[in-house]
Order: sequence, then structure tokens, then C-alpha cells
Amino acid sequence: MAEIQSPRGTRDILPDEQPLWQMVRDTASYTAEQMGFRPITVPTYESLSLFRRSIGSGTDVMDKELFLVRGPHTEPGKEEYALRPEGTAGIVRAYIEHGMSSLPQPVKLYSIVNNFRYDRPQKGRYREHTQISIEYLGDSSAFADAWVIYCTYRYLTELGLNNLKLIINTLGTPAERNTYGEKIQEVLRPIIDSLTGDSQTRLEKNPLRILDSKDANDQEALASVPPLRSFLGEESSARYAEVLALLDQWEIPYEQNDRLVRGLDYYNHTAFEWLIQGNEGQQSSLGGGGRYDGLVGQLGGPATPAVGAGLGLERVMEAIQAQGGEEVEKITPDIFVVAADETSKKKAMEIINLVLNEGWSVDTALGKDGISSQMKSANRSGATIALIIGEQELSTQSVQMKILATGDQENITESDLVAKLSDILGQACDCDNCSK
RNA sequence: GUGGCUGUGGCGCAGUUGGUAGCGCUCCUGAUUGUGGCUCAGGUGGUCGUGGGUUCGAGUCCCAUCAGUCACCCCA
Repeated sequence: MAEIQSPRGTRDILPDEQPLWQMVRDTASYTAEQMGFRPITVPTYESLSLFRRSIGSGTDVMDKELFLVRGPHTEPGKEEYALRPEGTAGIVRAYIEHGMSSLPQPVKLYSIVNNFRYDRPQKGRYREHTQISIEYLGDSSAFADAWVIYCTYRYLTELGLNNLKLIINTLGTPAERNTYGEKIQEVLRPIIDSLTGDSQTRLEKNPLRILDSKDANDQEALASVPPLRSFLGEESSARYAEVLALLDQWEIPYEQNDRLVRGLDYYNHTAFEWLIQGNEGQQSSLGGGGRYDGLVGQLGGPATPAVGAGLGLERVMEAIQAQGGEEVEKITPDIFVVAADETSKKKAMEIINLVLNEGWSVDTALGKDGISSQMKSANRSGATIALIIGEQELSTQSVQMKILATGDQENITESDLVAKLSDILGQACDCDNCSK
């Protein structure tokens, strides 16, 4: 055990995992941009008050999971910052600060953000995790909701994930939400003693959150609470129906769930969550989102309707791994250059320069002496071709070209080298994204 | 924040009733001073998570602590 370890709840993604990790990230960016979302980068930490005003106290994220940031001379209560626990608040802050409300609406933004929550770590739950956060601002239509969901759907299916499940609900307008909250209080207050401690606290602070309690007694008590749907006005019901109809048209399967509330306070109308089925543990949620029409206004901007989503990229990666899917090839060099002795190393360095300029990837172990150990390195590097240079080659202006997989070797004059390498590497590599 | 289980070389593991810390893989060297994979031989690497305690003696027993993991809570 090393003396110094990575901080609790953080993890390293090592070189072997990087091809998959980068593919997960790149596909996220690609899908978002393909669907009109433009990239934005915002700071890793923001004013504490930003999160206080957006996420809302009474949520776990604010009450017990925030990483606070202070300067060495910060007076209490002044200049307080926090590492972001989620991406939306910072992006909305930037939208307001840079006057994006006077851009043509809607404004569609996305960002890949690392988020921090001071949770107790567990499989699939880290104190630092990465999300793609997509935000569709300035459009109140049901179509915007569907577009955001469609984007997340396309992303997840593009990665080859099956066993996906979309659950969806509507929370109605803030007024309808409040009315419903009061109804919950009215029904549950007389039997408050039968609820869990958490639910008792929530009954006063945030009654809707009781809905997704997993406790059997809580669920039993909730049976006598009418569904939220029965409190919706005609407009809200019609809006919800329209969202569902749009999902049907894109053939996105979903499951309605009256109890889906989500942990952040700013949602209204549509709320949704993506689950991965199979590992029915608690960490089956890949992410989710919803409409947050009040948020821009709450943060001091002009009243602006908006909808967004966030997906946890570590969980997406783990879901791919769990499916055993998506072979991502290890990154290996095209060419490995070997020099037999000191004088050959100079020529080897020229050759390296030449083939790098041609765009091939190169590795070498010129720090090692001896052809044998260099060839060993060449083999382990996974290179397609080894180029070997020694006294004989120097005197004949040539190199030995060896195909490592077969062991075939031939002597090539330097002037033919590039053409010959093109032949072989052109055949050997048929991927789209390599440098050739 | 609550509860269960687990911490032994880089990785995966063994270690009997307390009595000199081991194996496999990896890594390094050599057989093979102009050619890798296979094979064989040798070698590096551990104050047994950390700190106390019991004992003549602790990887092993006790306590604490840290970390991992699982389940709550909640989320991504």
C-alpha cells in the first residue's frame, strides 16, 4: 500500500482504460454538437451563493455534500466558494453574465464537467465524477424537452448500450407542485410517526421528496396519497402528453413513473432519468434531467424557460464494460525503431524524424543497448513494423524492415522507405481516425 | 452520517492451534555480444493498511484508526 493514496472517493483512469474513456467522452461531445449544442467551459468552482440560490437548501447536495473552497485569508462569510456539485448552475450563470439572453433563442449549450460531492464512496459513486451537461435555454416548448431526451437517447444507443430504461414524470407548474406538497402534508401528518426519520423531516421542508423513498412503510403510507397527475391543470397535462407523443414519434421507449421527483429543487414539468437494467443495485442511474423554467430568473437573469440533462460518464463507461462490449483497440505505434550500436543511433534519429513528418506514430527504446532488448521492447509496444539499423545498413544506405506479427524481414534502401511503409501501413490500418 | 464484510510485493492470492513471510503473473539479467514472442536458469521487490495492547514471541488474538467494498441515505 502506497504511503500516499488518491483521496477518498477519487480514482485514476489508467492508460489501459483511456481508449474507452476517451471514446465515451468524444462520443458525448460529438452527439451534442451534432444536435446543435455548442461547447462551453465554466470554472470548476463558483460562489457558494450561486449553488445556494439554484440547487436550494433542503436538498442533500447542498446540506451535506458540498466541497467548500476558501482562500488562506478568507474571513468567514466572505468570498466563499464551492466546487461545483453539478453543471447546470455554472452554465446558467454564464448565460446570464454574458448576456446570452440577447442572442437568438434558443441557446443550446453543453459541457463536460467534473463535479464534486462529499458523499460516502461506493461502487459507481465517486466524490469527483464527470458528467456531460446539456442545456436548452430560451424555449418553453414540449419539443425542447423531447430534443434533450432524444439527444441523451442517441448518445447512449450510439455507444451500444442496451438494457436502457427511461423513466419520466411531470411535476407540473410550481403552483401545482406546491398544492400537491400541501396535499401530501395533509395526508401524512396524522400518521407522521409511521414514517422514517428522513421522511419526517422532509414532510415539512420538501414533502415531494418523500415520494421516492424506498422504505416499505413510507411507501405504504403514500398509498393513500393521490397521484400528482390528478393535481395538474389542463395545460400541464396537455404539455406532458405532447412530450410523450414526441418521444413516441422518435420511438424512444419510456416508462411513466408518478414517484420520480429528482433531488434538485429547480425542476418543474418534465423530469426524467435513465436507468441501466440488469445491475439492479442503487447505482443504476446513468443520469437524468428535466425542465427548470424558474432557474434563470432565480439567479437574477430575465425569465427564461429551459430544459437540460446530465449523464454520469464514469457510469456510462462502467455500463459498457459490464456489457463486455465495445472493443476499443489499444493505441500502438506504427513503427518501432531499433539501432544496433552508437553510430547507428544517429541514423535512427534521422529515420524517426522522417517517419514522424510523414505522419506515422513511432516508438523506440534507444536508451537501451543491444538489439535483443530493443527488439523485446518493440514486441511489447505492439508496433506493426520494426526498422532496424546497424553497421551493414549504414554502409549500404538501407534499413531492415521487419513485420513483427509474421517475422518477415527485408532490406529496404532509404530512398524506397517511405513508399514501402505506405504500402504496408496502408494495408495494416483501416481505421478512420488514425493519422494516415 | 448508519450498519455488514475485507486490507499480506506492481497485480492476483496462500499463510494451519500465535513460533524464521511464501506462490503465480509482471519486472530485471543471462542462455542468445545483428533480431522479439516460446522455453530454461537466476534475480529485484513486502517494517503483512496504520497506531496501540496482550504475549518470551503477533500476518495470526484484542482495541482504535485509515482505506476499500456492499447495503442504507442520496445521486451521476
